[in-house]
Amino acid sequence: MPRLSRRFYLRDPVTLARALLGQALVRVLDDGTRLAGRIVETEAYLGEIDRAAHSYGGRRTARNAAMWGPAGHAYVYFIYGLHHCMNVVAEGPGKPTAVLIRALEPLEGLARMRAHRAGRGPARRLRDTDLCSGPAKLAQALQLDRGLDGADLVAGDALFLERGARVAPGRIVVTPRIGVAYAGEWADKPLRFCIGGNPHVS
DNA sequence: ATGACGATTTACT
DNA sequence: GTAAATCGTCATA
Repeated sequence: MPRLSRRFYLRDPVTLARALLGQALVRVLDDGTRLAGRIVETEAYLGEIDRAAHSYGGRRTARNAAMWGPAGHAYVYFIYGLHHCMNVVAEGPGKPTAVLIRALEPLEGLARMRAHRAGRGPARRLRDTDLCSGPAKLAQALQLDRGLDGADLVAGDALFLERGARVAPGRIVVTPRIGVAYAGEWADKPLRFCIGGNPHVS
């Protein structure tokens, strides 16, 4: 499958969040193992005006530097002392908007994903729907961490996106974002996008 | 130097 | 449904 080009990412975050549904996120490990999943859930973060965004109010720090950079790069951050989450940077540079990837339908390398996810807890076998059904789960399954923060999804070899089957607009379910109750009126805005009925959504 | 806080997940009552 | 886990980051001093 062809890789998505820079042009694909050069759009506003809402349009990009919708367009990312159905595309394949691919992670190539250091040993060459290929892991892949179909994007089934995303959230748009609108930058300086968006109280839920890390770049709210023009906040620009070492952590969120990638958000301020060019479109088509990854923004990977560490949260709650134990989890990582991955975003795709939109627009930019200078417009700190991004799309959080919240869930994948696993496509390739499920055994390896399962091994990564089984790190803690009992050795019971996880169901396919438990592998990537959440932003920190998919980061763990694909071994995404701060080492991949800022990675170029267009030119890099370890992390990129490939063209998938188009998702009809009518199949997209829109809801408020998860986990941003602190964001006042921004907590209620319809900025979360899912493929309706997909069992791999968080 | 210190303190409060997460764009979450998991286990347990 | 509630709470613990767990620490980098950032604002305040």
